[in-house]
Amino acid sequence: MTTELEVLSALADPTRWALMDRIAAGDGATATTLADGLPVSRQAIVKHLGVLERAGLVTGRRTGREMRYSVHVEQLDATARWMAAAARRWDGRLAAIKAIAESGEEGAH
Amino acid sequence: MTTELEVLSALADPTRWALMDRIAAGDGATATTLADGLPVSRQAIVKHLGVLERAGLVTGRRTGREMRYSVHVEQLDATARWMAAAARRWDGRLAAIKAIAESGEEGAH
DNA sequence: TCGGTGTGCAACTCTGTGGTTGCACATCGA
DNA sequence: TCGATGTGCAACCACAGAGTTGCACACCGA
Repeated sequence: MTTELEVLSALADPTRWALMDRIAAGDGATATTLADGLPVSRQAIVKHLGVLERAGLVTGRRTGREMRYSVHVEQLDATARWMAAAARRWDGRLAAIKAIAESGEEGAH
Repeated sequence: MTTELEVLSALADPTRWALMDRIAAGDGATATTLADGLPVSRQAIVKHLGVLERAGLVTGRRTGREMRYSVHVEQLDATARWMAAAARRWDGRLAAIKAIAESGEEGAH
């Protein structure tokens, strides 16, 4: 399984978000298609797609000589839920700490 | 406002997750406290805390000569919601594309 | 068959960043 | 007051990664 940190670091790049947005807009885009419209070379796009694919955010299947990509929404959603779970966990702990602190200073001021 | 990509790149590092986890566990940790228990120097911790603070994931307030940190859960939760929203948006678009494709190939095979 | 088009691989540059060490300064406590 | 302790700043190193160019190969169509 691809680790969550791999997904996060894959998402920490504006070019890759632009790529995923364009892929989601018209499914089946190729590296060459994506290259014109973005201010970087095709090879840069290919590298970005590789990162996204390793993170499980995008899958590419080839048809003839072309490599068509499509987004994998579940991976993005799963990572979002993972982060939200961490937030809830920490929030609970902080609430507990706060409660202890307040019970400890009862009538203190 | 701190941009979402800044938050994501801040989160794309295992050491920083360890830091946030420890800070959330016992609120009010300092850089020196956090340094022993992790296999990096205090200065590395300080840099990481700087990244986390710029991303709005952590806030530091000084008491005397110490700098105590606490996690800012809302930022993590907000970014998680932002990602989930993107996932829903793209999922909707993909569903629409699929619907068009299927209506177009009615009786095609 | 043969030219055009899309992929893929490799080498190279350059910047960002995680990590280090060293040192100066501020603050707390005995 | 003076040593001990915690911060902060700066210089430096090493590596990852975003970007480029060049070239070889595969495939489609006329």
